[in-house]
Amino acid sequence: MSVTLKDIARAAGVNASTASRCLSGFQGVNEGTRQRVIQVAAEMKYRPNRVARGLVTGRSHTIALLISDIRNPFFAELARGAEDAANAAGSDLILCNSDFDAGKQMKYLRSLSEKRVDGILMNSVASLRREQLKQLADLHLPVVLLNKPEIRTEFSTVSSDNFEGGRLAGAHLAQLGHRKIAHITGPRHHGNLTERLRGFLAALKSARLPAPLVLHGQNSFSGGYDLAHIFFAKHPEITAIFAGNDAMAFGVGRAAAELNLQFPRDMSLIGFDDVDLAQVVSPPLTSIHAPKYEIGQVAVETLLKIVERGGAGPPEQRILGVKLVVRKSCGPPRTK
Amino acid sequence: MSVTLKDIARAAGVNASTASRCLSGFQGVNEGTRQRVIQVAAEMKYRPNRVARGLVTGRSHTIALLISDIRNPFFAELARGAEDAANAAGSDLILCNSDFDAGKQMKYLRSLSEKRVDGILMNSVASLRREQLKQLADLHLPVVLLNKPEIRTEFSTVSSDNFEGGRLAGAHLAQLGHRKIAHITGPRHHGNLTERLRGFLAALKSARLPAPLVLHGQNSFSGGYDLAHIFFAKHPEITAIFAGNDAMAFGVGRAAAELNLQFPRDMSLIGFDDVDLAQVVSPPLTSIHAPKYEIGQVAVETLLKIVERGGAGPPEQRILGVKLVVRKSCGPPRTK
DNA sequence: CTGAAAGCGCTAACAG
DNA sequence: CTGTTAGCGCTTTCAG
Repeated sequence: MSVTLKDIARAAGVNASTASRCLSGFQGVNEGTRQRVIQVAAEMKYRPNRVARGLVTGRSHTIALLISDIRNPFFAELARGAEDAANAAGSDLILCNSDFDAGKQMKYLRSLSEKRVDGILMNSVASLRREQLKQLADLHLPVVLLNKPEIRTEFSTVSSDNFEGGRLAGAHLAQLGHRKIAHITGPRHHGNLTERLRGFLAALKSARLPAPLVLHGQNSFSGGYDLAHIFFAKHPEITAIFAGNDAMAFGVGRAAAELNLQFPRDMSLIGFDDVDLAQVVSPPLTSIHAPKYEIGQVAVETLLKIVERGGAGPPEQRILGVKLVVRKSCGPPRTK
Repeated sequence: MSVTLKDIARAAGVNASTASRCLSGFQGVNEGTRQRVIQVAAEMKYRPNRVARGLVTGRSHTIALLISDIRNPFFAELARGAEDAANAAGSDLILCNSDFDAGKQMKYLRSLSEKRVDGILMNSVASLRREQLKQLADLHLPVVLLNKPEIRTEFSTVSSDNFEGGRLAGAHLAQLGHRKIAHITGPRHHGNLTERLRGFLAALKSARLPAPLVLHGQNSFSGGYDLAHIFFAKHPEITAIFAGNDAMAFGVGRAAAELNLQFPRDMSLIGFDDVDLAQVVSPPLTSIHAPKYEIGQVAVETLLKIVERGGAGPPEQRILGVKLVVRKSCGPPRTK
């Protein structure tokens, strides 16, 4: 088939192991033979077989990113950060979409572990039950979580400061003078979203405002759209909305447009994540900026560090800062 | 380390090769021993080492997707289709972002081939020079291109019907009564975009309209934004714009908003790709729907087929249909 | 139907 | 500094 190490060793008149030394590491090798071997390898278009190497070294230099859906711009951005960091460290990134389906997730996990990936980045642990969490631990794979699960785990995590983000959103709305506020968010027990809600509640409380109306649904465009429609009808008193993420906010925007409601004239809207599109829609969406790219980046760095030290060591919790990005979708409450 | 085939063979009282047969294929094996081996494997939490298997079978059951940037929603959607298809076929997908950088691309290609991926899906071949194309062929890796390069190649391709899409856009604008039309697009020699342009020109010609104003720039949001600004200033006579892709169209939209121009009152705008956001922006963008998900899906199916037959066989060209999606950004030309 | 043997392509002691 | 010897964990003839 293709040319192997042995072939080039023979051609260069050395033993396979010497050839290996010349091409891989920088061990004590005679500079002359080294040059020769390298040249021969180039001439013969030698392509080292990494899987053979992996078999003996036990490292595949491949990590996996297991997320719910890459089409979610949040994850696309995160994935890019992860891929860049992986690439910089000489690793490849396997992409897996779980759709939050625990079964699919476990299937991926098993398959990835059989492929001996060096480690796994995953977000969708939220849906895992205790027993599955145990199975995950049984895989003995370095894992970094991309969100803080509600259940306490022994995994390292990298996430944005969701609590602070929620707080910022609440404070902003409060400062603009809103009192009747709604928060639409995803399913309960979604780690990130619950934190956002908690921060939000804290902010309203410290501003001595009444508790907001909280609605749970799908944390997606259509989820936001649906929730908006039902509550526009039922709660006309509301003057401001904090959406659990930008996708939901866009859904609200769409529903509002259908009702001829305008932001910020008729209502204020603030999102979370600060996805690219937030600046493109009109009016540009005020949002809490989450460091998506950096989460991906830091997560693989953390993961690779764990891999280096053989999976040992205490889990590390990294929380990356968020900030409020004021655009055009929020204003003072409508007068009537 | 972890439990190996040999371990479970010993525990089940058979030879490793028999154990292998029981667990992998469906060779002629005694049903009794088979059950036993499988059970022992389960009890001992045996996780077959796929890289060892790969070393002997020569298949890694891993393919790579090499695109310019996963943050581009077009590719995110395509990637999802690819991942779903790969997963369904029992393969994993490695994600690589090249940023259209030919050097980065070749580096990935080399690295992927050393990892013995089964094949590669790539879009960014546009920027490859002849010599690099040859290097790519030298890798002897099954490749499926996600766009039709201008240079004739021996690779299989899967792409949307760009010519027809351009034609549909042109016909739509012509039918609405526009005569002074502009087309803003990406760099010359970008396979997909040139096809769109060609189809567009053909449509205008067959409607006996004058040739449009064609502007080249970056095929991105900011590219569209920049081009729009320069031509709003220089060509006030234009009443309709066909953007080479939705991202550029959004850029145009943003520039227009800054000038207080409204679609479709002051100008008509049509995009290409029909990205998710097209329905979210306001007004919702009329666009040519490209089957992004399907391209990814069909591409891996094609790739896997090539892999099956050992890389032999003639290249296959698949062109997937597009359609016009009329929304709210186009109307008749302004009267004055 | 199952065992023995050989080897995929590479690295890693261990001598020399 | 370099060759020899063993495997990594699995599949695959080839006998039996």
